Formats: sequence, C-alpha cells, structure tokens
Amino acid sequence: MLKHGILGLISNGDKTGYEIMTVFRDSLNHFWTAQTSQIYRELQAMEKSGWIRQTHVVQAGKPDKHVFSITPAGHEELLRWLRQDNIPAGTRNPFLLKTFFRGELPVEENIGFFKALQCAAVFPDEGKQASANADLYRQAVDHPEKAVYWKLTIEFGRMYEKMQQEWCKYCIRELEKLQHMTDGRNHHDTPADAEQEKKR
Amino acid sequence: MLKHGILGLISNGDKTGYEIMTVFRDSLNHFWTAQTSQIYRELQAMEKSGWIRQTHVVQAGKPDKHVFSITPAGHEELLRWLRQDNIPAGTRNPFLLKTFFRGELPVEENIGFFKALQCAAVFPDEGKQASANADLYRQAVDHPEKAVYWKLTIEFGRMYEKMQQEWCKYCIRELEKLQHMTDGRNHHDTPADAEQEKKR
DNA sequence: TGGGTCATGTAACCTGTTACATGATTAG
DNA sequence: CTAATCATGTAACAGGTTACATGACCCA
Repeated sequence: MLKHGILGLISNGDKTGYEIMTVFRDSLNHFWTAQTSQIYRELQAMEKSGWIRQTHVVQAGKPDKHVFSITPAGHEELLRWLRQDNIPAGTRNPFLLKTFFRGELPVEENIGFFKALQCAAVFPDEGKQASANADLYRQAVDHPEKAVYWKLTIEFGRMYEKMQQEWCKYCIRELEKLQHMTDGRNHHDTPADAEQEKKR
Repeated sequence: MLKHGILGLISNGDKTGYEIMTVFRDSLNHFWTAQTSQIYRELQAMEKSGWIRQTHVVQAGKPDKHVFSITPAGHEELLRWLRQDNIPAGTRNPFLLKTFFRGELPVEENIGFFKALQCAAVFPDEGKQASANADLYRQAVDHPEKAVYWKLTIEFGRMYEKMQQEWCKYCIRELEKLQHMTDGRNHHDTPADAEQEKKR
C-alpha cells in the first residue's frame, strides 16, 4: 500500500525521500502516515522493481539530494493498483475494537468518554490543510482536474467527523437509558459493587 | 491491539484459539480481522505475560482443546488498555489513499467507480450479525449492559455506510461538474489523448 | 467417499514502529 | 548560541499475511 502511495506522489512530480515524508506529515496525515525509515526502505525496493529511478543532485552546503522520478513501468503499476480490488474491504478500526469491550468499565465513565469524543476534532480544518503543502496547493491552481480528488478526501474527512459526532450523541443516549434502568434497582452503584455483582 | 482484543473476548468467557478465530470471522469482521496463525502466536505471548492461563481439555474423538481463561493480571491489563489514549488517532484508510490518486484515471471511470460504491453494502446487515455468533447473542439476552456496546459498534457501521453513500453522491456531482467543464473545450477526449496532453 | 467443521499449529515473509545516528545551514 | 529545517539513513523489534501441514469426525 505504502509503495503505491509513494508512487502516486512521485507521479505528481519528482521528489526526494524527505519531501515525500513532508507530504505524508502535512497533507495525508488524516488517512495515512509514514516514517522516514520506511520511506527510504520502500524507495530502495521500488527502484529494484524498476518503478522509479534515482538522480543525484549535488548541492552546495546542503547534503546531496537523491531525487526520484517515476518510470513508464512505475506508471503502469500505479494504474494497475488504482483499478484493482475496488471492493472496499472491511477497514480495521482500533477505536471500534475498544468500544466493543467498554462493558468492562462503569457506564458513567463511558458516557464521559463519548462526551469528550463529541467535542474532539479529528481532522485538521481546510484552512490548515490547504496551506500545509505548497505543492498540493499549486496543483490545485494549475490542475483543477487532479485537485478535485484531493478535495474529495477532505470532504470525506468532514463528513466522517460529522457522522462521528452524531454517533456519539446516539451512544450517550443509549448509555443514559441503560443508566436509568439500573438506577431503579441499584441506587449507589460503584465500580467495585459491579465487580461483586459479576462474580456471582 | 490484537492481544487486547483477544483479552476482551476471553474476559467474556473462556475460549480456545479456534473459538476466538470464529468470533473475529463472524462478528468483529467489519472492524478487525485475525488469522489463526496470529491468534495462536499471541495466545502464547499472553500466557508468558501472565494475562491468561491454559487448561487442557481431553476430548473423545476430537483433538484436545486448549481452553484459555483470563487471570486477574489480565483483567487489570484490559482495564488499563480501555482507559489509555482516548485521543482518537488518525485512522489509516487505504481507500482514501487510492481516492487521492484517482486523477491518474479518466473521469468517466471514476464516476463509474463511485456509482458502484454507492450500491455496495460494506457491512453485513443486523440480522446476519445477530445470528452469526451464538455467544454474542446469548450475551445480548443475559447481560444487556454489556451487549449495548456491541449494538453501538453495529450502529456505527450503519451510520458509516450511510455517510459513505452521501459522500459518493457528492463525488459523482463534483466529477460530473468537472466533466462538463472539460467537455466544452475538448469534445471526444480519450484516455490516450489525456496522456499526450500531460506529456507536453 | 468427499467436503465441511473442529482443532492444532509452523515458517517465511512483508510491513510498520521506535530508537538511534550524522551533519550542515539558517533564523531567532 | 540554540533550535528548527534539510537531508540522509541503519538496526532491532513488533505486528500482520500467506502458505503449508495434520488429523479425525460428521453429514450427504
């Protein structure tokens, strides 16, 4: 996956490992991340596969640059990847995994958690996003037909965040219902009491 | 992450590696997956850490069972994990990574893709979900206070899917706009022509 | 008698994370 | 003078995937 992400970035213009790292950090961070260590490792592998090619650029003062450009074979591979398995696979979500087991914690604590989550902004706002990466911003001006897709991912982020907030509201409602149900039977319920209850 | 998922499952009742695999396959598949190879590996590690403990159950005919149960130390670890880093980190989304680079493909192809995605159901429907795993179903009847959280993850799935459909509509609208814009200037635009265009 | 389920795993590989390591330039 | 930025990486480890391997039972 990362290999193809890097390939896509290089297809939009030659880049060094360092530049690739900055794009991940500044612009793709809400749906993908990558450490320099991994980027350099993948670049080596991709060069071996013939997807990209290296040019040394000697610089005065600064360390030399290794600039990578995409090869025709690399571009073919990028297209192949884009077209392949368009069946959206079940995305792994650590956050839902945790939710699934929250029954172990007292209800009040979970209500508190969802209230906090409701306020937390997951994605950086557009303003930040737009100014973060000069390269992408330039692209948006020069090639609107490519920049649309960038806009689509940002819109996804916005809609996801809104949905998450709605979901939090739903969770809070459900948990408060549960709380009232148990309140009737058991008035001052502490976590320790709940533990005792379970062990019977 | 997987270690803690397994720990959570065992905390809801003793299980063999095989049983854990079936729960992942039948009930958690929309937010997490696990291969048997990995499950057995993790179980070993978790036993070494003292989070779980093994009992051999000799069976007539069938191979022996290795039934795992949670230890007090394991339960403590589960609670620690549930409470730790409640800051929802940027979830890695291979699907958005691909969207980001769709500019490489012709617009019509991408519109077709989003139209197909709009119709594709990502999550299995509740009926299937509920009947899939007898253990979870029983839990829903016996311990409504724990089953709520399971319901919450299912509701998340439903809301996510609805949001994705809305997003697809938005994407189609945006791409059709783009198509009309380019239509004015360049009438019978083939992918090959686009390639030529780019290389200038 | 052949395929599905129950039940165990191993080995090799690929991918991702954490920590370390260097060194010059530039801006405050 | 100090911290950030540009620019390169390596080493060790953790986590996930793919493929292989075994064996008995049960149902059609």
